[in-house]
Amino acid sequence: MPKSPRFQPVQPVRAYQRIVEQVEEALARGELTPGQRLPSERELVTQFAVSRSTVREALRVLESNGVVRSRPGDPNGPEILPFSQSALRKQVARLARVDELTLSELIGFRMIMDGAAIQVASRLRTPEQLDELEATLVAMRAAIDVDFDAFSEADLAFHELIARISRNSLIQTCNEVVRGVVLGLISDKIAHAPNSRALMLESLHHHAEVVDAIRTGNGHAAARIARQNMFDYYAGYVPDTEQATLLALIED
Amino acid sequence: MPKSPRFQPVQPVRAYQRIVEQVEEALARGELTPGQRLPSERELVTQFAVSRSTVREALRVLESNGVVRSRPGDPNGPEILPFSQSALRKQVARLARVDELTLSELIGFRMIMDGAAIQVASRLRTPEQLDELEATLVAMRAAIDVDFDAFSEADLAFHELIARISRNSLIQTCNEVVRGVVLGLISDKIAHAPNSRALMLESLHHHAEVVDAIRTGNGHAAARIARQNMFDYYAGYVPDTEQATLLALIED
DNA sequence: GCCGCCAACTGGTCCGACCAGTGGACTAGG
DNA sequence: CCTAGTCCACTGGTCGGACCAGTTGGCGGC
Repeated sequence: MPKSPRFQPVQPVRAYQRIVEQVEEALARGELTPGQRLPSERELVTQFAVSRSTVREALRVLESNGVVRSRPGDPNGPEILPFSQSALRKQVARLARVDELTLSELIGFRMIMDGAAIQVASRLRTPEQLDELEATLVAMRAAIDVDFDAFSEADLAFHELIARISRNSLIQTCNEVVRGVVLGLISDKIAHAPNSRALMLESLHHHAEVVDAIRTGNGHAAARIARQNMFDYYAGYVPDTEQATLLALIED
Repeated sequence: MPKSPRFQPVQPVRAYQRIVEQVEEALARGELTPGQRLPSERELVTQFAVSRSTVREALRVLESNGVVRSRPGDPNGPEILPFSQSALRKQVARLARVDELTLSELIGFRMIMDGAAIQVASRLRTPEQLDELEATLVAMRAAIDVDFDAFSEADLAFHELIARISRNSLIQTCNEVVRGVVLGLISDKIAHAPNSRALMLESLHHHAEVVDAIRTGNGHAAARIARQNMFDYYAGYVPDTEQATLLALIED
């Protein structure tokens, strides 16, 4: 039976889109690498044989996607940027903002991702990396005496290290993105909580437990502790009705 | 100790960015909802008191972010779109294209996400949802006799159902996005594999095992089977050196 | 040799114009 | 009265030219 040809719905392709595609393809083929410069807008006008408005619309799209950055007056032209999470984060943030995403979903996601990363890390970690983990604990302890932002940063370093040990940068990226969105939603409440310092100390304690479990190679326990930790840390901000779903993630 | 004020690096804000922000804020406040229309470009020119070029650059950014869609000649103006994964997928795809992301990382991510979703689903599923899962298995079996695309679609329906049962749309979105990227990378190879049909049958068998484990409420086993299934399905396309990392995800 | 000025760019914004296409109103026909 | 066809006001897409503020690198004065 010959397959009937699947016709694609034809939609007019705008000129600026073609420019965007050409640039992205050049990037995909490696002809453009981060740090390189694009020709100036007026030069692109002649190369693409379109008007400057069209070139600029294409550049705006590339810019909003985090591909390039234009600076006024820069004689070198727009710069090709290395990949950044910012665009990805923006998309997830919008997902959360449209309320298609609840806080409990975000936290549940982090419980899963972080737990899995810790489980893998406890298997793959080298002795040196274990030392690094211990060092981040010390840094977290010191940061508590500064302020919440400092602690938050130290906590981020811990999770980044975990993700790096687990050798999966996608986990790392997703964790950071979701973490950023969650903090954007409730960091104010946490920072101004009356027992802010106590919360940080408790969080530190949990992190130390996780490192202990990683040291003994008990990935299962480490993951469980990590999930429990995250639940305790955020549960107060999650409606009771949704807490049950999160609790389902801890038991195993 | 008074906190020293943290000055933000001041950077010029472009006019079109202000427009984008205003629209996104209106969206966040619920003043704009999907399906509604924006005023026409020329009307926006007067409302924002900028030139049409500026308005258009803002619209291009919004359009590339999947927020609105402009159609030539439409007297109703640009349309506010419901959220779509396409923009999110584009970002992840770019992440993969820049080769910051290897196939094994993508697959490892899916093993984690899908395993976790199945584990939660086995705890939260209702009898009706179990019936639905059985139904998707039947659909998958039927799709095998059509072609790989049909099977792929049925498989997608299965994972969508799992994610829905697990009550976390972020898992669902991430799964679909990453799944789409992975398929974009190797679907050709799979579809044209000589033993394509055998692969599909084996995959179906694994899915049935997962459903069995879900029926008995053994979430742990279900997750393990699911991860093993995904590993078997994709391992052939992953370099040997990276397979070890993936295997670490299966054992527990 | 160093330092400060200047001119040739850059990108950001504005204006006015033309085109092909859309869709609603309006009209001719039933 | 309702339907079907026409038409036109208006849409977005693209173009070209213009001005401005800012950056940069080289040139000239010290």
